[in-house]
This record gives sequence, C-alpha cells and structure tokens, in this order.
Amino acid sequence: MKLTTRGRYAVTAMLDLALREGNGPVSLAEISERQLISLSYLEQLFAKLRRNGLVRSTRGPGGGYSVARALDEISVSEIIGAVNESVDATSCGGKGNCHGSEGRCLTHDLWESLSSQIDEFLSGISLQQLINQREQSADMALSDGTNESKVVFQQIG
Amino acid sequence: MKLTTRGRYAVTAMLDLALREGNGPVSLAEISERQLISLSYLEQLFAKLRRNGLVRSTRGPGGGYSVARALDEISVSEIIGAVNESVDATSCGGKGNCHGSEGRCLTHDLWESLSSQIDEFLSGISLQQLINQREQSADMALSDGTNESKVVFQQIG
DNA sequence: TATTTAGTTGACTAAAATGCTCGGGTAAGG
DNA sequence: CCTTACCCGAGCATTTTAGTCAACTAAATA
Repeated sequence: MKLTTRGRYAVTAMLDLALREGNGPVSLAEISERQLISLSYLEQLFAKLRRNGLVRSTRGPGGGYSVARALDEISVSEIIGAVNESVDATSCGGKGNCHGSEGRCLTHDLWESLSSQIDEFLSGISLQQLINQREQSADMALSDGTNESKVVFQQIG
Repeated sequence: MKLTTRGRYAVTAMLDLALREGNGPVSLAEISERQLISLSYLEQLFAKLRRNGLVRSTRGPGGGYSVARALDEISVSEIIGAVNESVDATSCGGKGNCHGSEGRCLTHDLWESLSSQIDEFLSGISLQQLINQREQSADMALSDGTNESKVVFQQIG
C-alpha cells in the first residue's frame, strides 16, 4: 500500500468523472481544466485505470471516459492500487534471506499486517460514499456492501 | 498523509526498538543489523523521531535509543508523520486560487476528509497493539485509549 | 587522562519516482 | 476527409529516497 499525491490525483479525477457523468462520457480535457491536472498526465493515469477495469473509454467526438462499474463498487483502495501498480515485493517475500534469525521476519509480518489493515480500510470506502459524505458529513458512519468485512468509523463524543 | 517505504522503515525500526528494550537502550547498529537498514539512514530517521519526542537518546558506551513514551501511547500515525515532516500544504489550502468556480474545492475537500480519516485510523493503532497482534491475531478488534474517537475494525463472517 | 562507544550533524550523491511535455498514432462521428 | 478525443511511447526536469562520508560531541571505562 502506497499513498502519495499520485493516488490523490487518481481519486480526484475519478470523483470528478463520477460527479459529471450522466450526460454521456466525460473527456479528459474537461477534467484537466477543472482539476488543474495536466492532460498528458491524466492520459497516463486513465490508461492504468482502464487496464484495471475501473473506467471505460469512448473514442471520437463526444467521447471520453465513463466509470465502468457502480459507484458503490469502486473503492478508493482499488483506484490507488491501479495507478501505483507496484507489486510490492518487499525483500523477504517468501525467498530465503529472512531465515529463522530472531525477529527478522517478525517485524516484516507486523508491517504486512498493518499494511493490509490500511488496505482493507480503504477498500471499505467507495466513490459513492465519498460523494455522499459532503451532504451527510455529520454522520461519519461508513460501511461497504460486501459480506466479508465491514469497516466502521464512528465518532464517540 | 503520505505512506511510503520511508514510513515503513520508521515503523519497523520503532517496533524492533520496542521489542528489544528492557535491558537498556538499543543502539542503531543493532537495529541496522537486524532490520537490514543502513546505519546512516537510521540515524537520519531517528533524529526526526527524537525531535518529535518519540524516542530518547543515551550517548556513550552502552547507549542507544529508547522509546520516550508508553508503547500504547505511540501511534503508527505519529511515527509516519514524524519521518515525513511534510506540512502537506496542498495548493488551494485557504489561499485564493480555488474561488467559487463549481467543483474546484469540492474534490479537494473530499480528499482532505479521506486523508484525515486514514490519519485517524492510523492514530488508533499503537505500537503496543502491533506487538499484541501477533499472539491474538485471530481477534482483529482494535481500539485506542482516547475518549475522543474510536476506530473499530471488525471482521464479519 | 586516553580510548572507545555511540549519538549528532551536515554535505553530498546515485538511483528511482513523480509529474510532466512532445509527437505521433488510431477509432469514431459529422 | 476532418475533427475530436482516446492511445501510446519516448524523453526529461525536478524531487524524493536511500544512502555514503566525514567530522564532531557526550558518556563510560580502563
């Protein structure tokens, strides 16, 4: 899991797309103008988003991109993961250089665990939730639609 | 909020330190050897951790670093924040260049919100919890000790 | 007191990632 | 055709990462 400005660009662009969609595809030129992200950079990001099945493209005049799935089935985690595309092979990933010697793989495992917790947390936040949040920003309860795990973020006075 | 390998190094090193502490301070040379992180790089990281009040240093023979607070009062968020030290002033941060024009600041606000959610999530995970987790890894319930907010991560079959 | 240990600091650097530009494609309207 | 807008690859300036090197200071011990 990696969280940098690149991921922010991707999430921002996807949000812009999601909000604007409805009257057909949205061109990158529009997004570029509104979000002040360079067109060519957007092209690179959306190429990855498309390859990961998050958006669909329509060519020709009036064309552009549209979200490929329901908004509540696209998680922030997926978006960030799509543009990072790092296989994250952290040194001792199954190989041999972290044999039994004490706490070598120990902290590594702990980090992996933490990393997957963050990932699961971000998996529980969908584009739809980000959009909803503006109106009902007082109610901080978030929950995803899967039947596997549930992430609850609750404010306690 | 930024999440890169640098933060991982810091968390890993702090974990190593936390696990080893008890018979006095732990030298960076030890940590360097165990975690395979360059000594000089560790020095830079711990300089920041020290300036942020997360560790204490003891000079001279037998010296090293020790954690400055109780393990359950040091959050992953703090560790990562300490070594990144970025003020994260994202373009339209109060200035003027994001005046009313439609959804300019909209997505920015959403990202800020998401970012702070991640931050609060990581604030709810302490070093102590990371250490505990190995033994009771089946029980995924985590909760911090503050009376302000509570982050619950629950697995639902 | 001399020596060793280990933190403290700053300058510098190779390599990678980031955030672009440029230039040429190709598919789909009109 | 001609325009629009996606597609794709090469290149590139800047920043960040991860690290080296070297000099220095404080503490402990012989």
